[in-house]
This record gives sequence, C-alpha cells and structure tokens, in this order.
Amino acid sequence: MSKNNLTNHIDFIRAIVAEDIRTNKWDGRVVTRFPPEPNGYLHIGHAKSICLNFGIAAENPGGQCNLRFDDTNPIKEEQQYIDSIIEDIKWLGWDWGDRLYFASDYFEQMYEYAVQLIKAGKAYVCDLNADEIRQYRGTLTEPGKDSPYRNRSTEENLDLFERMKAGKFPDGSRTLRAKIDMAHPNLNMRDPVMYRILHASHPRTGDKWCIYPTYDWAHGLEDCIEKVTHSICTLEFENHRPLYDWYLDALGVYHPRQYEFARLNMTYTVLSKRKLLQLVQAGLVNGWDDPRMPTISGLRRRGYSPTAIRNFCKHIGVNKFNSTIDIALLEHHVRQDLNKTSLRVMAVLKPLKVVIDNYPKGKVEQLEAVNNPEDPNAGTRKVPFSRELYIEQDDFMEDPPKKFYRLAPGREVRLRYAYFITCKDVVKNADGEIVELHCTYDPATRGGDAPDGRKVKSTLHWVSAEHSLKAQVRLYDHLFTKENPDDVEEGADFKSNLNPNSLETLRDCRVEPSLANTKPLSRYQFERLGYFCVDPDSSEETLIFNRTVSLRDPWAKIQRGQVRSR
RNA sequence: UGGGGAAUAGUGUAACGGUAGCACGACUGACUCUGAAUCAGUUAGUCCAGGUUCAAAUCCUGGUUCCCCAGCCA
Repeated sequence: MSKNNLTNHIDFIRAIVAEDIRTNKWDGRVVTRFPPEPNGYLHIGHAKSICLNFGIAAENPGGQCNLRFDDTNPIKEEQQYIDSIIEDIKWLGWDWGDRLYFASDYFEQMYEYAVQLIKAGKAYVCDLNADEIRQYRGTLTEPGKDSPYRNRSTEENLDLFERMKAGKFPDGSRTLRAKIDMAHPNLNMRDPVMYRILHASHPRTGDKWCIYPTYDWAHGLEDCIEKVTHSICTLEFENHRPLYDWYLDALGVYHPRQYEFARLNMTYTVLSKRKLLQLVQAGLVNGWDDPRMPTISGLRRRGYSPTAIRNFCKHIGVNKFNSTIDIALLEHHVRQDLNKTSLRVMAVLKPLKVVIDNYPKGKVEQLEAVNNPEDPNAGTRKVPFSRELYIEQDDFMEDPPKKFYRLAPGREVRLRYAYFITCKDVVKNADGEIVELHCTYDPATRGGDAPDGRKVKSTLHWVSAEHSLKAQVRLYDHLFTKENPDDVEEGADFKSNLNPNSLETLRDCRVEPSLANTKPLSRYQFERLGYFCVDPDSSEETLIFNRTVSLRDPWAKIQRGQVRSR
C-alpha cells in the first residue's frame, strides 16, 4: 500500500515497547529518559538517541520521556553544558514537561541504598588503590583474586563508609565495592566500584559530597527512582546490563529493562565528545557551535532546521550493529526541508560586473520575483534592475567548453525575472583577467519571457551594482578529508585528517537589497547556489551568511570530469 | 586465546518459512525563468559451507569476519 516502508515499519525497540503494551507488562506505562552527562555539547549522534527516546514516549498514549542529567562526575561536568543541552533539545522540538531531573538530586537516596547493600553483606569498603584494584581484577582470560578487604565485618564497613562520606579520607584511598565474583567472565562483575572519593565541587551540590557514585551503581537507581520502563542506551553498555540487573535485584526494587542500540557514525565526521572537545580546546574550530561541527549548536548555526535533523533521525533506523551513515543522507534531508521552506533571494558570491550598454543610464526598474516557488503563500517581492549589474564569475566563460550553457561572447541568456541579455564585449585588465562584460538587452523580454517564443539555454542570477548590499559569505566543506577520520598513518591521530579547506570566507559578495534587515539564523536559498543562513555575528554593517549546503550541482560534476579527462 | 554482541546492493534500512522491497548515492531521459525542485527509468544485495523443507535472508549445524569489555569515565 504505502510506497514508503517507513510508515509501517518499526524498529526492534519500538517492537518491544509495543509488545510490552500488548501484554500489559508495565501496566500500560511507557517511560523513557534521555540521560546526558553534562560534560560536552550534544551532537547529531545524541539527536538519534533523543529522537528515539522522546519519539517512543510521544507515540504512545500517556508516554513520558524524562530529561535527566547524569551528573555523577563533578570533575568533568559544567553548568554551561547543562544550559546548552537544555537549549538544544528544546530547539529540536522535544518537551519533557516538568520532568527535568538530575542524578545528583538522588545522591542521598543512593547513599541509603548503598548502606542497605552493606548490611546485606553485598558491598564492602576496599582500601586498595586504583593500581591495586586493576591488578586484582585479573585479565580477559584470567580470573581476578579477592581483595584482602573483602570480608570485613558489616560494622566496620558501615563505619568506614560513613567516614568516607564525612570526608575523613583522601581521594582515591578507599572505595565502596559490590561483592559479586572476582572470577566472573564479565569483568564488570568483578566487584565493581560503587563509590569513589572525590573532593571536588559539584555544579549542583557544591561541596556537600566528597563521595560520588559510579555510572553502573547510579544509573539503574536513577531509572528505578523515576519508574522508567525502557532504559535505552548504546551498544557499549551491553556488557553492563548484568550489573544493572544485579544491583536492582540485590536491592529488591523496581526494575526497568535496559535495551541497547548502535550509536550513529557518519562519514567525514567524528562523533565522540572526547574528540570534539579536543578540536575545541586546540582551537582547530571556533568553538562548540562552529558551523563545521556536528554538534546540534553547530548544525543550527550552519542553518540546519530541526525538521531536517528529525527527518534524518527517522530515516537512519535503529539497530544493533555498527554502521556508518553517508553524510550525503543528512545533506539530502536538509535540502529536502529547506527546499520547501526557505525564501529565495539572489546573491552573487564572486561578482563580475556587467554593463548593459543599451539600457538607459540612471533608469531603475522594480521587477517582480517569486519568494518561494514551492509555497505560493510566500508571495513575491520587487528586485531593482539597472544598467550596471553583477553576475557570478562562474557564469561566464570566454572560451566555453561543451555543455557550458551559461554566458559567453555572442551568446544570449536570461537574467532571472529580468531580461534576455547578449554578451558583446569582454574587458580585461593588464594581467589578462576578465573584469567587465558589455552586453545588450532585449526590452521585449522584460520579466524574463520572450514574446517571439525564442529560448535561451540558461538563466542567471544577478544583483544591481548600485542597489546590492555587500556581504561576507562563509563556505563550508567537510571537516575531514577522509570518510573515516580515524584512518590515519602510524603515530598520527584523527586531527591529521582535518580538511585545511573546510572554511572559505568570501568577503566581496553582493546580495539583493531585500536582505537589509534580516535577522540572525534566518534561512534563505540563494538561487542557483545553495541554502544560506544568517550568522549570529552578522550586523547591519557586515552581513554574514553561512552556507548550509549547496544545491545539487550537475555542472560542477561535469566540470570535474572535464578537468580529470584533460 | 575469557565473556558479550552482530553480519542483506556502494551506503543505510525492510522482508519474521512463500515474488528480496525502500531510501540515499551513481547513471540515463523528460520537464524547467534555479543545470534546483519535480517526473520516468537504469544500476547493484542475503558473509561462507553444509543440512531440514515443495519452498530458507528467515530454521538447524559448522566455519569466517567485524564490534564491545581489563576507568575509582559515561
């Protein structure tokens, strides 16, 4: 029936949720959560997880998705990250109602659960340091051995744990560990650490705590406290699920189920907070929101729409095996959305002056242009036309090769919404560079149609020299030169694959005057060029546009082919 | 070499014993006042080897390859 299989296909996690509803496993409840650690900015990979978790909640009656910060490691976490994460998820269009939670709000409760485990003989204070714990843990193929502190009395454990909390011991000197099995084939089960001593100030709890729960201990409890039903995380946590289950079973408390899916990988891109942080800290990009970054804030500044990102996430699927999405798919979705929604304007990136010799000096006409052919409601606007214009340098060739349809000596083309013009003369400077074209126009073609029905091979965009506005335009290319940035020479790292030409700034661009009062983050299509977005740094004195993505450009491909075959 | 996962066109993703489909990409062509969009078409796939069955991507057996785990990160 449906041509698009996406409309009736559900991924394996949604299938589980649907089955649980059918069998009434959770009394019909659907509660998910998105649990970022506030130690970096959100990126397109997080968007996949956000759309999954919030999407599942939204698709099911009464479904809820909590936004919960997993802030259990004060050393890496900062308020600025909390703020950006909230902003980004809102911008993507998701809503968590009043359910903004923090793991740190549960610290007291977690502590009491830990005491409960000690009393049950299932946790103990260990005096081994980090090195020693590693040595005692064994290896992938050899079992570990028990800590000498494993069999302390409950009283001693309670007392030591209490003193850990009270700040009596230095960082790293003791831990609280679960008493499981030092010979377990899953290393996560070899008496994992539940609490470590960290005399560090926390963005939210300040200096109240000097012991902090580890991820494995904390995460299940967070899910438990919030009565989550489906705890969705990425594949690398699959090995942790037995521990997630062990803690909740040992406590005998409400027990959500954890499901794992593959994280997003994308060509020409790194999606690891660690690597993105490196780029920011090394100054290799201009901050987390640099338009070349795959962060949500970077994509926003680049000109991506929430709709484009959500459509992309909908189409990439959810699975249990690693895959790398072609960045062309992301670009496809942004073109698809922007084609429908963005206003068209004319802008000339690399201006070439054109003088219409037979057009009266001083005359100005206001010609009508369509704002968005995909949306009749967008209306029309007036664009000024005069004797001196700019066209794109790339739209003229003195000695045109085959398949070049644009302007050339003696050739007639259309100026969009204006007139047919014919090139009569080429003016060059002392270096032989083309600096000006002299053309004639046909007054009968006003508006762009020839009454005699004659055709031209191409239509060019243009601006009036006198009326156009100066602008700066930033052209972006992939941040990395290799599909897989981690494919590096011995001894090098991903940064060696950075694309030195990922940003090209054009400072002598001209845009039509209707753009005079445009606002930051407004999105446009520059006709025949691509989609562009007003940069937040833009001002009335200096208009700045970021190229989101170019239009599909068959001519560019033909040209590359012609260059190659030379 | 312990344990846990996973393999379908170039890429991504469906088909849950019954015609291997869709999207992106690539390539044709039509249309076009954006070489865009739109429309029509072409291209190309079940990791391997056995087995069960009228029928296998799907079930069974045995291989192969890839990913994750030895943080007091998440």
